[in-house]
Amino acid sequence: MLDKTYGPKAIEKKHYDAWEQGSLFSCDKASDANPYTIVIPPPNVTGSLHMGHALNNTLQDILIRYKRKKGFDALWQPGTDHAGIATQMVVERQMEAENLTRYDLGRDKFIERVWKWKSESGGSITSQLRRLGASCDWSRERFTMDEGLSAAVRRVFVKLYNQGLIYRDKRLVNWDPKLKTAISDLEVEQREIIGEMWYFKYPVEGDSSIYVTVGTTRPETMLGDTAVAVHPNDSRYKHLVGKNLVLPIVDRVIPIVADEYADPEKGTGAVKITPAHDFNDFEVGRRNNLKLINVLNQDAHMNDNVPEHLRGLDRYECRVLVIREMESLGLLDKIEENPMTIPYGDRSGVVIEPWLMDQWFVDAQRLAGPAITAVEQGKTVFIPNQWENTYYEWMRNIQPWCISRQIWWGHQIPAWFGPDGEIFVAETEEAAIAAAFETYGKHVVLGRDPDVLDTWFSSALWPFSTLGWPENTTELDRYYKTDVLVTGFDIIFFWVARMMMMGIHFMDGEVPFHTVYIHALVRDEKGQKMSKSKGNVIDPIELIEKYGADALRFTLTALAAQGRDVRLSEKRVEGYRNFCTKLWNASRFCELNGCLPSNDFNPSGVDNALNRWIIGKTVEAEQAVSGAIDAFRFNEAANTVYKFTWGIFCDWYLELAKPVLQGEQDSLKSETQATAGWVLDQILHLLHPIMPFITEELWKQIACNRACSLITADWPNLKNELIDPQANAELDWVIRLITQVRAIRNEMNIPAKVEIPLMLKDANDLARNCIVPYTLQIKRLARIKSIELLEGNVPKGSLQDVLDEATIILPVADVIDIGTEEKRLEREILKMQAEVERFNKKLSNEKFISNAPEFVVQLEREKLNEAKIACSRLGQAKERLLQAR
RNA sequence: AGUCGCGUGGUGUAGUUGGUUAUCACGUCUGCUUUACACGCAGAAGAGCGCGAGUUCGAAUCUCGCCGUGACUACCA
Repeated sequence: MLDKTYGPKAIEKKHYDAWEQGSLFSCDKASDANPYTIVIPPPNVTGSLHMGHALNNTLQDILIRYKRKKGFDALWQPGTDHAGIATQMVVERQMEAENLTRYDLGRDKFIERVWKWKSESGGSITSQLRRLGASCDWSRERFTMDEGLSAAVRRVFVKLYNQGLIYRDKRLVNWDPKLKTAISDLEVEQREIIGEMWYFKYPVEGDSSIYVTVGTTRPETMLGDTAVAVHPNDSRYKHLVGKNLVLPIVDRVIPIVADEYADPEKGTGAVKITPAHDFNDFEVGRRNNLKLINVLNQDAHMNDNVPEHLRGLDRYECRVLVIREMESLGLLDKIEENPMTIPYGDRSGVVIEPWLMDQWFVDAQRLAGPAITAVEQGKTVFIPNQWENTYYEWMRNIQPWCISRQIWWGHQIPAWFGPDGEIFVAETEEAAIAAAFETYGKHVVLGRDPDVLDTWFSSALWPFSTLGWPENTTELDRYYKTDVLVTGFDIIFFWVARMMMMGIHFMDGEVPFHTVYIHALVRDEKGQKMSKSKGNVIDPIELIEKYGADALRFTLTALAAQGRDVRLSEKRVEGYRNFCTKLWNASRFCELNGCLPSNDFNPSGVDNALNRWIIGKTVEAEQAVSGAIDAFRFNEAANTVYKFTWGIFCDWYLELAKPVLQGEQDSLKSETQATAGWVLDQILHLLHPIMPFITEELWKQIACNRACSLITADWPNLKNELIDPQANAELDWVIRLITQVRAIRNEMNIPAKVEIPLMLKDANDLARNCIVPYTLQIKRLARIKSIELLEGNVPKGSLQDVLDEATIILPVADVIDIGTEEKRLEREILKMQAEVERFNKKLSNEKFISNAPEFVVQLEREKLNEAKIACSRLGQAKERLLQAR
C-alpha cells in the first residue's frame, strides 16, 4: 500500500543504485538493435553541478531514456575533462596553506599531487549527475588524461604537425600575467569600463616645435613604440610621412609610416604603433618592417628594454610615472574619458596582456573549411537552426588557435628540441631520439618542450577518443558518428566547432554528430544570468533535496522551450513536486480500487465507451509525447503528459469511473479496473524519461510481480485504431454537460451539498443516448438528484442554459432569484449575439466566400448555425423565465 | 558597429505551415474536510498579443519602420 504523499528521498538512491548495478545504463555493442549515441559534453573535473548542467543533462537523459525504451542500443558516454588551468589552480591553492609552490615540489611530484587530489576530491560532479538521475554508461567513464585519451592526443598532435597543421611561431598571444601562461581568445572575458584616454605629443625629429599627437589607453606601452602610423591619404600628415619622431622619455627615433590601418576619423588620425603589445600594431609592424620591442616581463613588470628608472615597475605603477613624466615634459596634450572594454582572464581575473612569445598553433582556418562545408551540406544540423549563423560566423573568421599552455597539468607537448633548436615531434621519446639520431648521426641530449596542451585540444577529440581511437575498436565502428550533441549556446565555439574540426579530420571526413541541439541558458526568475557575484545562484542539489530530482527535472523540461531562456523560480519546482504527489495519489487510488495492470489486457478488446475513450486519449497523448521528443520540443512533451495525467486521467476518467469501481463486481467493473491499470502504466512509460524515479517506484509498486524495470520496458506503440470517435463524442458531451451545470450552480450560489433535478429539452440524439448510460456519473459529478428529458412545460423558477441544441433546465424554484437569473441569461444572450454578428459579417463578405478555402467557409457556417441555435434557445429560456414571474 | 534573439492577462509563458472562443502555471476572488490527493476539488475574474504602417478575404503569426530589451562578435588611437 502506498503512502499518502510521495517521498523522493526514500527511493531515489535505491532505484539509481539498482539501475546502475543492474547494468541497465550500459550499451551493448553485440546487440542487433540500432545504436543511439550521445557523448556528454565533459564537465570539468573540478566542477560542481550548476543549473546549466542540470538542464543540459536532464535533456540528454530524456533522449537517452526515451530511445532506450524504444529499443535502441543507447549509449550515453560520460566522463570529465582535466581542466588544466582550473585544476592546477585548485591544487596550488591547497598547497598555499602549506606555504608550498609547485616549484618547491617540482614537476613530477606536483603532477602526482594533482592525481592524488583527483582521486580524492575530483569528479564529484559525476556523483551529482547520479543524483539528478542521469543514466550514463558509467562503466565506460573516461577522463581526458586517461592513458588511452592521452595516446589519442599524441597521435593527433604528431599527425597535425606532420601535415603542417600544427606549427611553432612567434606571435602575440593572450598572456595571463598572474597564471603566467598563454590562454585562448575564448578564455578572455571582455569587461566594459569607463577608462581614460591620454593624448601624448611626440616631437618631430629635427624640429621640436612640431608634434604629432597620439592617443593611448595604455600609456606604459609607449615605451615599446616603434612607429607612428597615419593614413596614406590623410592630408594633415602627408608631408610628415617618411620623417621621424623622437619618442619622449626613451629618446628613440621612430618613423612616421603610412598605413591604411590608421583611420583619419579616429582620434587624431595618427596612431602609435607598439608591435610587441597590440594585435593590430603587430600586423602594422609586419607590413612596415618595424622593430618589435617587448617592454614587459612575464609578470607584467617592466623589463630591461625601458629606461633604467622605470625598470622592474609594475605595469600600472609605470603607467602613472609615464603620465607624470610626459606632463612635466609638457607633452601631455589632454586626457579624455573613454568607454572601453578591457580583456580579463576568465580564470585569474587579471588584465590580459598581448605578449610576444614562441607558442604552438593549430592552423584552425584550414581545419574549419570542411567543418563549415559539413554544416552547409546538412551533414550536421543545428536545432534551433539559427545557431548555424553563429557557427558560420565564428568558423569563417577563425584565428590561429594557440594550443600551448605554460602550466604543468595536462598533456605535455610531444616535441623535443635538439641542441641546435631543431624540433623533433613524435609520439614517444624513443621515436624522437631515433629521429634525432638520424639527423645528427650521433646520440644527442634532447630537451622536451615543458608546455602542455590546451584542455580543449583533448576535449575536441572526445567523440572518438572515448570510443577507443586511435585503436580500431568495435565501439568506434558502431557508435561513431554519434547522434546528437546537447549543449548551451555559450559554448558552441568550445565544443561544437572544435569537435567538428577534429572529428572530420581524423574520422575520414565523418562528422562527430548529425544533430546539435542548442538549449537556452538558465536564468533566475527575473531573467538575470545566475552568477556567484550576484548571489542569485540556485543550487540544483538543494532543490533535489527539497523537492526531489523528478520535480526539478520536470521543471527544467517544461521550461525548456526552444529559443528562449529558462527562467527558473522555486515556485515552479514546487508546482511540479505537487504533480508528483498527484501522480502518486492517482496510483494510490488505482491500487485501492484494484486497478492493476494485467498482462492479458487488450486495449482493442474493450467495450465500454468510457474505457474506449480514455484509451483513445492515451493514444493521442503517446503520439504527442513521442512526436515532441523526436522534435526536441521538450516543453511540449512535458506539458502534454502533464495535462493528460492531471487534466484528463485524474480529473475526468477516474472521477467518471468511480461509480463503476465502487459498484458491484461485474464484467464492466473488471474491464474498468484493467483499463485504469493499463492507462496508468502508459502514463508511467510516458513520464519516465522526464521523471525516472517516481515512475520506476510506482511501476514496481503497483505490480510487484513484474520482472523487468520500467527503465528498459518497451515504450508504448499505440495504434490510431484505438481512437473511437463515437466514444469521444459521448464523453465530450458528458463532460461539457457536467462542467456547465457546475458553472451555473456556482454562479447562482447553489450550495454544493444540495442535489437538484436536471431536465433536458430539445435534446439531440447524442444527448438522448448519453443520459441513461452516464446517469450515475452525471448525478455524482454535477450533484444532480434526477435526470429526465422534458417534453412539456418548463417548471416555474428554473435555471436554464444551452448545450448544443438542448436546453439545460435546473428547477430550483425556491432557491432562485429571478432577477439574478434574468441578468445571467441577458449576459449570455449578448455574448451569443456578438458571436452571431461576427460570423454573419464574415460570411456576408463576398471576398471571404470566394477566396477562403471551402473548409474554412464551411466551418464558419457551422459556427454561425450553432451560435444562432444557442441564441434562440437562450431567448426562449429568458421568455419562460419572465412568464414565470 | 555588426549579427542573432526577444517584447502575449498581475507574474512567468505556449502558440508547428496566417483562419483557435489566444494555451498553461503561479497569483487573485468565490465555494467546498465530495471515503486517492488541501502538495487537493469545483467555479470565476483578468490579456486581444510593444507602437505604427503594409501584404491578405483574414495577422499574435508574414513584410517594413520605430521603441524597448538581451546575447554574441568585433572595435576602441
